[in-house]
Amino acid sequence: MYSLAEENYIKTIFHLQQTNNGVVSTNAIAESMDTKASSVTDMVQKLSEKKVLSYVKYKGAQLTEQGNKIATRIVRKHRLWEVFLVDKLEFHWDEVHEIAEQLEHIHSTELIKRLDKFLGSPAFDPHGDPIPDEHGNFVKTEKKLLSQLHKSQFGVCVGVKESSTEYLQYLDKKKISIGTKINVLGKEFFDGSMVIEVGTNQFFVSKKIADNLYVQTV
Amino acid sequence: MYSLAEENYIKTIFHLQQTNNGVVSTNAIAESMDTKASSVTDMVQKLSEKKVLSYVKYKGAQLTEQGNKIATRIVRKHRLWEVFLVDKLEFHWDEVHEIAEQLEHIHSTELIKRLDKFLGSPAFDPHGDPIPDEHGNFVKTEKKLLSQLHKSQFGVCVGVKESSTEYLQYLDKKKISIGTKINVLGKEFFDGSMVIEVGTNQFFVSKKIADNLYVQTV
DNA sequence: TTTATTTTTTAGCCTTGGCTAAAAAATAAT
DNA sequence: ATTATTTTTTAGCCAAGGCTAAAAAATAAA
Repeated sequence: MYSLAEENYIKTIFHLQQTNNGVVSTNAIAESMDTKASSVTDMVQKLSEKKVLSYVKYKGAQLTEQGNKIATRIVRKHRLWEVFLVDKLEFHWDEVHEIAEQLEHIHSTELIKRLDKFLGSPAFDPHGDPIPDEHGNFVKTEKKLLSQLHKSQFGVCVGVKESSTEYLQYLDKKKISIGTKINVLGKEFFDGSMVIEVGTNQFFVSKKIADNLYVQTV
Repeated sequence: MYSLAEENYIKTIFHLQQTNNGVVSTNAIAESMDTKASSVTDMVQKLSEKKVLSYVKYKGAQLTEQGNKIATRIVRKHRLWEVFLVDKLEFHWDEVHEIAEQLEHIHSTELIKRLDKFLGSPAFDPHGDPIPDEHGNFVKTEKKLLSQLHKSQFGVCVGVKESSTEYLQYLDKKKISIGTKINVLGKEFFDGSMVIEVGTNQFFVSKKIADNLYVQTV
């Protein structure tokens, strides 16, 4: 069993590995966790002894197989709880992170098994991030512009590129906000315009509109 | 904000006060928490400085108004989560304590407000214990024998007095187990026999049967 | 290739919460 | 009213995690 502090380090290193792919520096960890590099060194050495990660002095840390397993379990819990909070308790997508940050440390495999079933085994959390399955497998997602999607692909809105009032009002009118799933039903090669589906609504968007919306895709 | 350790002390002292009513000894706390009396003395002195409880050396501790408020909030969370685990995740009543013990420390008033609503603002947890409302008020319950109830009272099964195989098999057949709600529809003065309702089932029980079943009542 | 600069580690200290052993109070027994 | 026993507290120590300041590597610059 790992302590709260250990779990948080493992989780942070896991996430930093996704982008910085490979080895993670103590400084990067310290910045991400809002702590001091010296504290990180201590913990990383401890986790190295526990075989959760491999660590070379002055080089950086990298999760082992075991470390990755622990990390994905925590991520799975975090994202399942986020689904619960949004789908069942009707929280808004942007209010759930802090609470899920606490819930992710509840220890009980049976609980997660049942929670998953109760939620209908969702594949994505409310932010469009994939939920690892019980074996730790999950699809890789990428952040793209809506305009980069092809016909019959889908993405989950994660942000805007340019945020003029007019554009945000347009999105509001079309009921597009962070977490909204968008299906691309068709795409016109000539001008890059698209027909998309939002909820049960289907409508046309110009390339200019699709060029300013970031979506998370599988 | 109180630490995990502090919350556990407050909760334990609260529960010990219910029975030992009034002042609680450091030894009693130590035994209940499976720790040493010397550790309890330290913590109790710390909580006394924080005005969570009043403490007189060699005498014992007693929660203040503030301490009681903190305690009932934790109890409320614990019992709401138990309802969630049993009603929604289909855990059995006796599997939920350990998990609820963790969940009760999640900090978010909004979460509890919404969880309560989601569960339909239950008044009792799966063990028949009352759930404090958002102001900390809750009905006092008492453990009685089923035979002590009167007509149109109800109780929640919390245990048996004598546990012969025959008796347990009888209860099993009648679908009575810990957590089962029992309504007393009628009571015969002559022999103490009763007509009770279990789920949608109504049937007759002799005094001998009613004399061996413990129920929690309001 | 030295010298600067940045990054990382080490050393030493702090707080929380726990433990043991010894001292002190309270309670029980003679 | 003493003595014995139990309960409670104090004193001193330990591990986990964190921090600061100084030392040591690594990297960049001259």
